[in-house]
Amino acid sequence: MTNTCETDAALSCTADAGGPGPSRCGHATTNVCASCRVKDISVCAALDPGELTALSAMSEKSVLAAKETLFLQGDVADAVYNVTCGMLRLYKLLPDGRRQIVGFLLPGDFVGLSLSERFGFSADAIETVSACRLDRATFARFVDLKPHLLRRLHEAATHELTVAQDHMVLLGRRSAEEKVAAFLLSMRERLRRLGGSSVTIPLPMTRQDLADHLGLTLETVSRVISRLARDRIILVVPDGIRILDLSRLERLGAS
Amino acid sequence: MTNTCETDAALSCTADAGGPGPSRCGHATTNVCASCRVKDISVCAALDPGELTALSAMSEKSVLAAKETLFLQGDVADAVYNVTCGMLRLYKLLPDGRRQIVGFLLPGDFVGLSLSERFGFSADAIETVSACRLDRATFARFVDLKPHLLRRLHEAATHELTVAQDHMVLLGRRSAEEKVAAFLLSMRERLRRLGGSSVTIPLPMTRQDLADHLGLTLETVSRVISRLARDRIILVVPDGIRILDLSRLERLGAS
DNA sequence: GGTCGGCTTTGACACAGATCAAACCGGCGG
DNA sequence: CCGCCGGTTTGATCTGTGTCAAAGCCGACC
Repeated sequence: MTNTCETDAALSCTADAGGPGPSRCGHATTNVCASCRVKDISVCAALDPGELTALSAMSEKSVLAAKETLFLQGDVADAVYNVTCGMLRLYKLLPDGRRQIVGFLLPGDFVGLSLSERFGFSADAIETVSACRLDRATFARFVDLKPHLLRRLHEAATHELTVAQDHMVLLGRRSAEEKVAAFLLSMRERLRRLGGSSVTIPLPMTRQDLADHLGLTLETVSRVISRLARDRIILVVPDGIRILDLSRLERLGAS
Repeated sequence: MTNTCETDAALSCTADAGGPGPSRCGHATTNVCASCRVKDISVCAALDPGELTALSAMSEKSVLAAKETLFLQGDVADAVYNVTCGMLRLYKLLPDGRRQIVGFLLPGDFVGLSLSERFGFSADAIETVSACRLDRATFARFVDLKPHLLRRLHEAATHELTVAQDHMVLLGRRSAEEKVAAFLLSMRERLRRLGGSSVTIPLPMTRQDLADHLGLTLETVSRVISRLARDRIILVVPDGIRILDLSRLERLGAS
């Protein structure tokens, strides 16, 4: 199967249309990104090989350095992106600069599927990121021909909505400690699905990013993490956190 | 045009498929519900009359008294509902009883469009509500035949997602006063689109409901409302709030 | 008309988390 | 090797909002 979307050998897309999710990383360790193999058109696992090839053929690879922005809130949404490597933050700003990170994007995730005129949030790279860019008009034309693809898009949007609603509960009704615990658990779950480790959670984002995602300040995030570490529930390692006592963490983050 | 979905003459659905949104109330005053005419299959304004008739024909009217529940989180999602009259709250509960109201449903709104196995939240009536119930399997079969309907569903989901993200900013990064102001403005906007008044906002929900929506306590909500009233920005009227100084309210709720 | 119950308002006080400030740490360039 | 810089940790203090408590309001029902 041909695949126009690749940066280097380690990242080349295997494009096996078999599994229900993204293909698993062969040897993921602390960092998802490092040579993690993720199909470039991941969400479209329901596609048959021909369709996948067609979609791949119209995608165009781009690489972003850390802190580079993919798009800004209000930009004309003329493209759809699929992350293949690295992590991005999606955020909204208030006029006075307060920021809410509405989500983090991991390999396999899509942005811009909403098919709306403009992006409702900004996106930028936390670390080096590679992503496939699909021209919006081309993508829309392709989708129009495939009702079941539209159905999958709808499922994806629906899933995002559920995630967003869970996050509302977190933001509106949970304590700082619960927020951090729940976040770690949800990140663990997402990474596991990507085939990553289930005990070590890479956290390429800063404490400020975490704070802006959880509705806290960076100091509070730091203090909570310190406390969890002191209580031997987690262990802080360079660029990440290792879960020592999963059941106690789950008790804190229970939903 | 026939229409099987009605409770009484005042509520009979006019089902004009012309406009982009729900049909406007002829004489809406303080309360949206009172004899407000809303098409029963509102979101489907893009449908042609034949399709609308077909959808109406498979819908079944139900009326809920205040506090009755439409469905609970986790229930098998075997139906899609369209509200024709009254207000509902959609909420999620934490194991210890803390509640987050993820949204309020107004006439014209749909629930259950996610096409997922189970409901992700509970829904119950704040006041007397009437709604059209569409069997899920029937609805799904109908949607399968109409790709452009699926497209509209996707648009609806996308819009809900945007609303959810805006609410995350509110919950995570705004003060109590800003939360209340922003809520009043957003409710005003929704009611205006339904053809309601732009100065008097009916609030059939309790202070506790407001608090659980905004991530506050009922006392704080009450205090903020009292302060806004003391400052002549709003006027508290029975079952609602009248906006006295829109520009000052907008300054507080600015996003 | 009385009173009962649910909801709201208001006050006094407590506390989780914010703010302010300083020290710390580790990687990188010179 | 040193010093800088961005990010993190930790401490001291402040404050917005939560908690607790009591009184007020109003409609429903006896």
